[in-house]
Amino acid sequence: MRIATWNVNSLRVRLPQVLEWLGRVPVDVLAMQETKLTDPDFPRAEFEALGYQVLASGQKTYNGVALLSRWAMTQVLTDMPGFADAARRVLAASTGQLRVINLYVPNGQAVDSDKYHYKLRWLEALAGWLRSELEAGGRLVVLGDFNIAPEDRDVHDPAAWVGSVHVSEPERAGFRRLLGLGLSDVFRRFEQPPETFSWWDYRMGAFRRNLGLRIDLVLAQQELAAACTACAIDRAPRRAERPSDHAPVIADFNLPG
DNA sequence: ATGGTGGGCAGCCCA
Repeated sequence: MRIATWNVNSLRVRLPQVLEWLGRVPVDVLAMQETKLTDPDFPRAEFEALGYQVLASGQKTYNGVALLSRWAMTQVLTDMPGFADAARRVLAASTGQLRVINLYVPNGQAVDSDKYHYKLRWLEALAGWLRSELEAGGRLVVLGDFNIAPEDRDVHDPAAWVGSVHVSEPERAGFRRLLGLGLSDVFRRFEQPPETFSWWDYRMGAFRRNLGLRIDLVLAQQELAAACTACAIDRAPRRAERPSDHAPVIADFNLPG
């Protein structure tokens, strides 16, 4: 089975590209972030026509997450238990043989800003929630836009970025805590070309110069991670006219019937 | 050089 994550940065603008991409890359499950649509405005019928079940948790202007799946989705959560947040950043569902958690982690804006401290609190709440999800057992995959580059090799110019938001030590510690719960960053289970990123700033020709970060991630519970057969970032959509600033990340799993 | 570009909704907020 194939699962993917893609920060589409406005599904209203990107819908034709997402539909075209699903035609070329027929994933079983797609987690999207930054849909920027309320649920009544979500283009449900367009995805249903491709054979997907649809879940959306959105809001006007900002944030918004959605899940597409070939299979029914149950046990749906749209918030982290015990963490009240008006921002629509979380969507969890059980589908196929998986428990899927789609995340749009706060950006953090700048180190020591209010938004940065909100990001750190958010990550702390996430660790508590994921601990309980892992204790429940089952094949857990946690994927989305983490807005954290886990290691220096996930950064085009680590020296220029040192201490900045997305790479600061408190953010990375928050991320490592998730791995410590028993999750694996499946991209790193495979040999990858160096300088493989998932996000490039719109400015300064960053994509053309490959000045990017790897911040879109697929984490899997250990047993599920062992069944991962491939993980790759598809840069093709980033080359399109009016692209998202993020590329999709695709992971394949070999699951028993 | 503290800029630049893009999305959304109305002169800024956010990424």
